[in-house]
Amino acid sequence: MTATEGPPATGDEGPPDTGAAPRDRRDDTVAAVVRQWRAVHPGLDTGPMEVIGRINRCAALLQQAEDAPLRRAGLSRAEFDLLGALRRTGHELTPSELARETFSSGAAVTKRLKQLGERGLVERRGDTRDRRVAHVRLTDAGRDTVDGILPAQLAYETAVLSGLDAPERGELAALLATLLGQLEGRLGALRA
Amino acid sequence: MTATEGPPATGDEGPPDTGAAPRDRRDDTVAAVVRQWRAVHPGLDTGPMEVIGRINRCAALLQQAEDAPLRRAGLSRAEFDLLGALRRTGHELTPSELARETFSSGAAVTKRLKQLGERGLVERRGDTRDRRVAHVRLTDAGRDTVDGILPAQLAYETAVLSGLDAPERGELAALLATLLGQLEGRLGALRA
DNA sequence: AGCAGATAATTTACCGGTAAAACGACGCGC
DNA sequence: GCGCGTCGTTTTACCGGTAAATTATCTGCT
Repeated sequence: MTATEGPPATGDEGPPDTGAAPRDRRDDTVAAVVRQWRAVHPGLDTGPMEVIGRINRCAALLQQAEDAPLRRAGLSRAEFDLLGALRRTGHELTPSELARETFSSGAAVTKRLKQLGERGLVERRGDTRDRRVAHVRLTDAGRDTVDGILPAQLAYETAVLSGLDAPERGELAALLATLLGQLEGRLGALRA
Repeated sequence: MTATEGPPATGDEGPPDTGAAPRDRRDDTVAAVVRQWRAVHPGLDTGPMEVIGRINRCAALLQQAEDAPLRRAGLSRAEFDLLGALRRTGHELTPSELARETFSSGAAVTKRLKQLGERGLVERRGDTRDRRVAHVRLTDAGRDTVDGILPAQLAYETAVLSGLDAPERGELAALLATLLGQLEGRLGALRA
């Protein structure tokens, strides 16, 4: 993923001239970017950037972190998403359903299914009533793969969130839930 | 971006048999997914999923939303990131610096610079001392483009966050800042 | 029955990103 | 001052995603 408004500036290059504020400890890269914008455009309301920039940056870092355990198992995130959808729903899904579940296009699902099928992780059968639709299910190997990865994945996630204590995590989850509720409603409405 | 653990299940398909809980109002898609996982793997600690899944999903939706105003101006998010980095630092940057600022690979920066150069938004000059390095700066047109887009972008962001009141936004920003600080420290350490 | 339009899945063409190699240029040690 | 390791940038080959066109099938209408 790309980071909309998040850059690093590792901090130890130190060009002393530019309008770069000292960047004292305990502050993240997004804060530094926001400072830069404010210096250039003093009238700007940078409030939203502090939230959105951080969400994007966190997502980028988290995804990067989570890719490590997956690549060990020879899966991409997208492939794991697909297998995970099948695993957690517990039943067969059609390609279109998989596309909705994984928020991706039908074409992408088709490609991934082909690969996963060749690797023996999923199987497909045609619908008897409607010959347009296919039903996809996990093979035993596919199920075992997901179940094998999942604990490691969750352990990784726990470790990566360890910087927050339990109440903080809860608060964060709650705030994100309300935001997400709004976004899904709002954008879902736009889409419909 | 792909959504690691976030799927929708629009809710109104209603296969009554599956272990799909009723999904009462006021709850987001991530909550539904977490419920599915818990039903299949009752022993699982789904705490981290509630945070990470929502961050990923929010990021995906926010980025999708923010792309709209950019495409009006004929820019991709990555291109805008690049121009933005030049604009907010206020001075020339080398391709490697741009890569760091935008969290992307040097190769990607090279490609984007070529395109943006052809469109007259950036200019390059070679370093006089070290003929390996190039210095990239915004043209007047490039600066105007960024300054023209930015207000609309921020307005969009404000609108999109309007579901949260000011104190909530502040709290969210603060929590994300601590998390981000941890992540950047931790992963930066792993990288080094 | 038979056709018009919708729908599920796939195919095609292309675009942007990355990893790895290539290229040119620097600078240090001897 | 000559070579060797390194660095900044670009090039190459390829991979995965999407949008739009395509194929096959179903549904409803008359």
